[in-house]
Amino acid sequence: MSAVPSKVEEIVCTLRTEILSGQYRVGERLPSERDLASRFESNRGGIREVIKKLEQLGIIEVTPGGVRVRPVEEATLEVLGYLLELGEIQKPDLFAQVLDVLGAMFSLSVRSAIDRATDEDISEIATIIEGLIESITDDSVEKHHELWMTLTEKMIAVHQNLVLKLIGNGLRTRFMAGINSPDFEPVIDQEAVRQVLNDLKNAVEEKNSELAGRAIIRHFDLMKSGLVDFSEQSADTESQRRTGHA
Amino acid sequence: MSAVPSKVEEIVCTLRTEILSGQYRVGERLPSERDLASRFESNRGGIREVIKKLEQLGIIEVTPGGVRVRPVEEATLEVLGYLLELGEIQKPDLFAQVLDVLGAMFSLSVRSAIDRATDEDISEIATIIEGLIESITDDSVEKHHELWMTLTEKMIAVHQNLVLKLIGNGLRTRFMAGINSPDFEPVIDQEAVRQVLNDLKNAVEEKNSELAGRAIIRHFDLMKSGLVDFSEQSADTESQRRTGHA
DNA sequence: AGACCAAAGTGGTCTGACCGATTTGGTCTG
DNA sequence: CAGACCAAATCGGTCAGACCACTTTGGTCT
Repeated sequence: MSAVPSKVEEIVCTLRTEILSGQYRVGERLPSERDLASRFESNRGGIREVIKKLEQLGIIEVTPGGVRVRPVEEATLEVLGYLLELGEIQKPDLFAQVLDVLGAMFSLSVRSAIDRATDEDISEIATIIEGLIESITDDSVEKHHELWMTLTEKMIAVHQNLVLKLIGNGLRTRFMAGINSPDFEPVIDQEAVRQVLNDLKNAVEEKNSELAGRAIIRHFDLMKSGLVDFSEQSADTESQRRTGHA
Repeated sequence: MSAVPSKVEEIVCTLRTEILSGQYRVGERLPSERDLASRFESNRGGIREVIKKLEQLGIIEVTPGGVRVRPVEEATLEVLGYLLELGEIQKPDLFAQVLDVLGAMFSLSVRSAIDRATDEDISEIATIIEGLIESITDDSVEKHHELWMTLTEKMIAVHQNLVLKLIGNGLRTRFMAGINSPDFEPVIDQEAVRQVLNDLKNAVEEKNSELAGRAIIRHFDLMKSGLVDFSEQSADTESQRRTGHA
């Protein structure tokens, strides 16, 4: 991706945000190509390129007669990242839903990897998990996330499930970008996480895919419970902001 | 979607198939916009619209200097359906991978639904599962699939997990189209399927989400084992075709 | 209220132009 | 013969304008 977004990309971003934030109702027509060209001081050809990208995302439907907005539930997985980026106006509980799905995905991933792993693979995976445990001790969030990415890539290299990879493309990168933001600090019981990771490591070394899968689920459940606490905190903070208190 | 595909859509389909079937190597440049316009007897503006759609799919990267092919592993989930449609040239074991992921998704879906369902929801879900069991007795594949769609929609209506919905958009519709094709006849132990569905129904009625989740996994494992048998059969058939035998 | 119809407006497709960035191929040098 | 250099060719990005078939809109009539 080029460093400087093209004019078409900038317009894509603006319209996508407008659509996903609900500025247009489902079924409503977007302004015409000529109107959009005028608004963005662009040309009809460029606007048509923009519309093709939004159509491919699944959030609009193009027909002679006009371009209409489709329900976000019928879009592609790619819109998820953009929804998450909308921050405060995101759908209720979207993060929790992402965590549920991530947990199921990782659980399947670790089970598939263990079922196909060589002893060398097992050793490598266990080493990465040890690093995760250490990063809790070192209180290094950045390293923790880095190692989750490494673990993800290692497991995919072992089981080579393309479907998991493709779902991960639309899920993990945007989501990890979200949880890496400085505003996101869920309250998580670090000791419980350490215990779960230890259980995961043991299950991996014993080549027990069922136990490993369960440990992953427990891990994501912990993140979810921390998210609930975090949402309540941020809801409080938001309420304070509205009443003008620090 | 209009009944008659536009010229742009036809070109999108042709180039997407060429790219996904490996006609271009990763990193290789596509023919230029002007060359493609000439090949398809079209115009550069239309070709640029085509390229924007392929870019949004994640299978090409557009920069000044040329359009290059990206690895399919880095694409969006949407390409999965097109890969499945490629039939014989599909990636080895792709169907099995889809089934693994579908199983995990459905398992999470049924667990999430049970955890949030009212008694009325539970009753409706159980009724749908009873219909699934009956469709095995009636040997009605079409009704069976129809009811799976109904069950899917009902569970989504209950748990309202947007992420599952979006993944399902890119996974289920194309996949179901695939398994509805007359060429696809996996050998499945119908009695075992009936038993699993019965267990699922009981788990639903008892509001036991763990058991229900396991029943779903067992169901998809059965489909997977049937797929393996089917792949071996179709591999044999393919071998016979190549040697010129009926 | 419903039918009808002309006008206006929509997207689909096309031609041609210009510009900045990248690639290509030839030439020269060590 | 490899590497550097550079001009030409080619690439994608953006633009203006035209024409056509289809859809929407608004006025008129019954």
